[in-house]
Amino acid sequence: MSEFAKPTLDDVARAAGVSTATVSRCLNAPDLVITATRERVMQAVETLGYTPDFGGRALASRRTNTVGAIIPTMDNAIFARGLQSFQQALSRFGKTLLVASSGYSPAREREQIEVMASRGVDGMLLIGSARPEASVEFLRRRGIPFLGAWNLGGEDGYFVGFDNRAAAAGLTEAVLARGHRRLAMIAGITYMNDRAADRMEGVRMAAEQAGIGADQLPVIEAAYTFEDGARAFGELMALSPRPTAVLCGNDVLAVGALQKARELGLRVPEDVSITGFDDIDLAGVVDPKLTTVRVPHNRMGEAAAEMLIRLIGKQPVERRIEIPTEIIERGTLGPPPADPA
Amino acid sequence: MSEFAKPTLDDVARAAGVSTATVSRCLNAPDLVITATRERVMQAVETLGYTPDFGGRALASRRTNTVGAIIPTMDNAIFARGLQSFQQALSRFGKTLLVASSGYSPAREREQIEVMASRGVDGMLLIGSARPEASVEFLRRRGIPFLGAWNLGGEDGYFVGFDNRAAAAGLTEAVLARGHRRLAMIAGITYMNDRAADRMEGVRMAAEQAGIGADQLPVIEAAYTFEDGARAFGELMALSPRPTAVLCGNDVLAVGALQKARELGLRVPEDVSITGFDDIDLAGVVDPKLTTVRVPHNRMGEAAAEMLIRLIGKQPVERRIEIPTEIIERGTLGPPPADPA
DNA sequence: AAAACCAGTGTAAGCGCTTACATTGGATTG
DNA sequence: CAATCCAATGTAAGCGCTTACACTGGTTTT
Repeated sequence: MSEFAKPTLDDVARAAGVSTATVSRCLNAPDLVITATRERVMQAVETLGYTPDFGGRALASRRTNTVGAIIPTMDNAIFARGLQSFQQALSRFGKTLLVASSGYSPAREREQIEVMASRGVDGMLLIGSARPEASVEFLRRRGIPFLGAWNLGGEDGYFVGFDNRAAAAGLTEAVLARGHRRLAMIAGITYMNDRAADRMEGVRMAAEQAGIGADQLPVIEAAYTFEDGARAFGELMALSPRPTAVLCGNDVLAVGALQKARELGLRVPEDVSITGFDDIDLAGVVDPKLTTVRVPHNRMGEAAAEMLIRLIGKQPVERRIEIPTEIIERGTLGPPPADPA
Repeated sequence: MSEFAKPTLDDVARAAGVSTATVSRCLNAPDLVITATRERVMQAVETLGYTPDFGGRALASRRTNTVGAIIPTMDNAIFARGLQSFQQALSRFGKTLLVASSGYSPAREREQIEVMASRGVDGMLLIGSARPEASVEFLRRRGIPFLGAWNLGGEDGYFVGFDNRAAAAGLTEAVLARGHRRLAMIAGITYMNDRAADRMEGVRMAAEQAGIGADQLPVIEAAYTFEDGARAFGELMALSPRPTAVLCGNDVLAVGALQKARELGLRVPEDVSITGFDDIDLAGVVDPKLTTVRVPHNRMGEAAAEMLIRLIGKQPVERRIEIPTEIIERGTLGPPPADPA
């Protein structure tokens, strides 16, 4: 072995005076090797500065100890936070995280699924359950375990997430309890996004329950920026009669709405109430603070990691793990104005 | 090949009636193969649903097309945003991103460097330049190309980032230009964090230039949370004479300070001016909006990806790429109070 | 027209590791 | 004490791919 060549298993075996099989066992199943031998081998590993070659190992063992995650974008606090916890938990299990983003596009997600698959990931984290059947079928055929996170999915598959519908319904009930009757919603884009769709449905359900039909509940779908939220809010405020409470599909939209309200000279919550969803940092920083739903993204990331590890290890797993959410009432929710405009 | 066995190069070769070498070439260097043959091969690839095995490929080619990034945490908008762009750019080059986090700990970073190395990453993205020499030495020995991002580093190595010092100095000058003389700073933790250290130094330099010595410039180091920023701000406001402008090492600290100011009944900017750094979303959402330094994290992520790709390809590369920053003056900076308390 | 060249393809030798199976020799059993 | 067992280790066959080198037959050069 030249000075710069990376040492191989063979080098270690020779140095320790054992076979390569024994060295391999020392590294992968130490109990199979008697202590004296193991120490000798480990000593050799140490002095040579040996680290196993990934390619060789992957090829021979058909495992990569790599897990893939495909999220819409890291540029969104909720995914970034969840992913951070996911990665940390994974690393405790000796797994490494491969990250890709779909930009909310099912086609791009599909591509990335194939990339991950061809990289031999042991398992995969996806977001939600809304995706073409073909993508799911592909993973099944390949025998790659995967789970959906951030919501609770449908009939089959594994999930760890929140009951977005119930949480949205709960928040809506809190709004109704303040006496609001003229609600409106700024939803996230619901196409191929079950989180956004569920939240919308939750709001609708709770409204219906209170005798407010879908026709009396204006809903605008808006993309994921302050500007989109602001624009949608502007449109809603132009309605007549004007809604007294605007439920937003996430905090970003809500903050956009809040800014627009200020711009329009509307006081929050005196003239109009606004709610968000997610409880990202932003929610506690705006003035007044956002009434929202707290979603423990980091706990979810951890739970997802544990579930995936079990799935990979073919250990028994619950089909779905629900992470509880919590309604956080803060400044942007108040009673409706006595004399609405 | 049984129905469920994954097809191999051999299967494709047989189906197309060519050798494995030709199939391999079709996939890796298509120009070497005549069109007719290539089409036949691609057809076989298609019908068999072949995807190359990662382990085999990595073992044979000694390349993984994988790039590692070790950042302090994704749970920080600036890194999340940078990483998102980095990943997207990488994926355009057919590289996949392996992510790990160090939690701002050099020891943990070192561990992760070894994990990445043993996974055979083709190159690596690290943050900044402040790290034990041993970590750098390790990468050198292994021949793994790497670069530091988010700052411009020291004597050697490759960097793509910002001149944190100059930007901080520039912002300080803007504050001084408003007439402030009693400055204070809430810096990030500077230990093993060159970004924080540079920003602090920039403020000190500009102050010195204006005849304000280090002894007249109180500095508190605070960790990365609103609370830490708020606490530090509280301490600074208890000083006498009270500073009229507080420069913060990042926007998160600045927002914490802003909240504390409100709590203390101090008006911003009438009673005290506050500045941030980074221009994250938060900065434009608080009231008043934060005067800060805009740092185009996404451009940086892209530039970093391009640089790393060149480094991996052994193409000529500039040693350092500086991404320009921009001072954004908004509501939290005003002239000092006429009659400071 | 022989020589030289070259584009297109095939042959086959590994890359570094894991693991099924074989071997060994001491401990246990009948 | 022979037969059996078993823990510890070795042997060696791949895992699926890339690539240096060899080969072939047409095209260009001299």
